[in-house]
Amino acid sequence: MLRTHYSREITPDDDGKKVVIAGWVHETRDLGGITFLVLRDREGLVQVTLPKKKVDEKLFNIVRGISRESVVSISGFVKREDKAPNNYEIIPSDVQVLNNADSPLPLDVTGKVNADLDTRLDSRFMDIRRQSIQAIFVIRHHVLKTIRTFLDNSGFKEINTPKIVATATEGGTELFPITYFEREAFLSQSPQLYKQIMMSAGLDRVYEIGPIFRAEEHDTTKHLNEVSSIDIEASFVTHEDVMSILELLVESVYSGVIKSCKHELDILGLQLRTPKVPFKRLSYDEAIDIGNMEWGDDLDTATEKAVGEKIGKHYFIVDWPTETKPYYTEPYEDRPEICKAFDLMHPRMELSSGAQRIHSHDLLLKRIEAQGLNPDGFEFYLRAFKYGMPPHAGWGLGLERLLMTMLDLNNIREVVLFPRDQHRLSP
RNA sequence: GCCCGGGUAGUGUAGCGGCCCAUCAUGAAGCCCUGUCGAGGCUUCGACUCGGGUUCAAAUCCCGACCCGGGCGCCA
Repeated sequence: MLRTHYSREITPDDDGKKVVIAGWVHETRDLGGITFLVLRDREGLVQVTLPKKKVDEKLFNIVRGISRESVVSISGFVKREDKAPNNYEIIPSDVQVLNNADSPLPLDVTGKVNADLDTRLDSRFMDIRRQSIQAIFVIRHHVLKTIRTFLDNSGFKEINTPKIVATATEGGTELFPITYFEREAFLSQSPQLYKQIMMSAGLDRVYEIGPIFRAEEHDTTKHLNEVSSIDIEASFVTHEDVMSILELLVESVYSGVIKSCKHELDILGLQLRTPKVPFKRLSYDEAIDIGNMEWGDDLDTATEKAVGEKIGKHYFIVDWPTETKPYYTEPYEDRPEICKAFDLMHPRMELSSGAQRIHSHDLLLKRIEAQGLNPDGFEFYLRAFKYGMPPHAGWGLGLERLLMTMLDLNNIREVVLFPRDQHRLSP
């Protein structure tokens, strides 16, 4: 057996117990007559102590010769020891070196020396060995788990839609073209059209968590060319209803992380507070007033920042000009120049946008044409509206932005294992 | 794509015309040390992104390329 216990499963009360631990050699401290080896596994650090007179000399020499970050499995006895970190240590009876690490290491795992993000991403496998980085991805896992539980409890079914598509789903953004046998195809920019088709299909409430691809040459700390989108679509509801689902979901993500990720939040030095619902609803008109902008334009960065600073917590921007939003967004009947769209904002940036969708085939067709798009490319989508499409609404939420704002990280790349941007395609 | 800033040992840095066969930390190799916990002490090793130019002299100034960071734009 290579492992019986993770580090955090051992306590001083296990004094005398035989255990097998396994992981990486975090560091060794050789004091001459006594040598300490700190082993690191996913859960934390364990001190292995080798007093020269009490352990086999062969073992003593093996341990002194192990390079940092080598992979080992160590059998030994737990010893209660006040002088040790966590008040226990392991006195080894056997040390197996399972894999030797080369030296020098591409970056420092112990946290003594900084590394640039670029250096870290080049050696991401080693970067993620650092506890503070690993904590981010453990939290990411809990966020996803919480979201799935929340949506499941709210009656949503998880679906998977194609990522290889024939046409631009929404227009607007640039797509990555790919070769599909003899034809041109694209990587999907959004599951939008497919999740709407599922409303016609009668699945009633669906969600998808998956990658979306945008071929924009943006070069910022909050954009990537491949990100994870959390998308929902629900029938027989209004945009107000899905806004409420969205704010409750954000609330539940925060409280879920606070509950399940105490250890990770400690490592990151964060004290999270669950945002209070309902979030403030700010109209588009109020937002552009704060930013001194012309009516009809999408909010620029400066306005987004100014409004964020003024409000200081999560909020919605509602009642957008119809022309700033995609063709499938439903205009207000009495004021068609504005529409039933909303953006969920964190003070730092946009997290989500959604809307009440058009469910009338004829109106949808008119809107597609009005935006200068060719309806032929949307045939497969429009068909679903001809034979019984219920009223529906939905949103898409950027997982990475939710995470980076929650964890107060300044670069979206921090929350993605292997980020894809204009310059980085590897690893 | 535009505007700034930057590229120095494996990693993070100091130096910004001669005082530099380049500073400090970390690391690696070796030695000393029985309670370390960013262990300590001593010795050694390891770098100026590339190409052109200016100058008696270039890590340092200029030009170009490549790469990185920040801001903006683009991105509903």
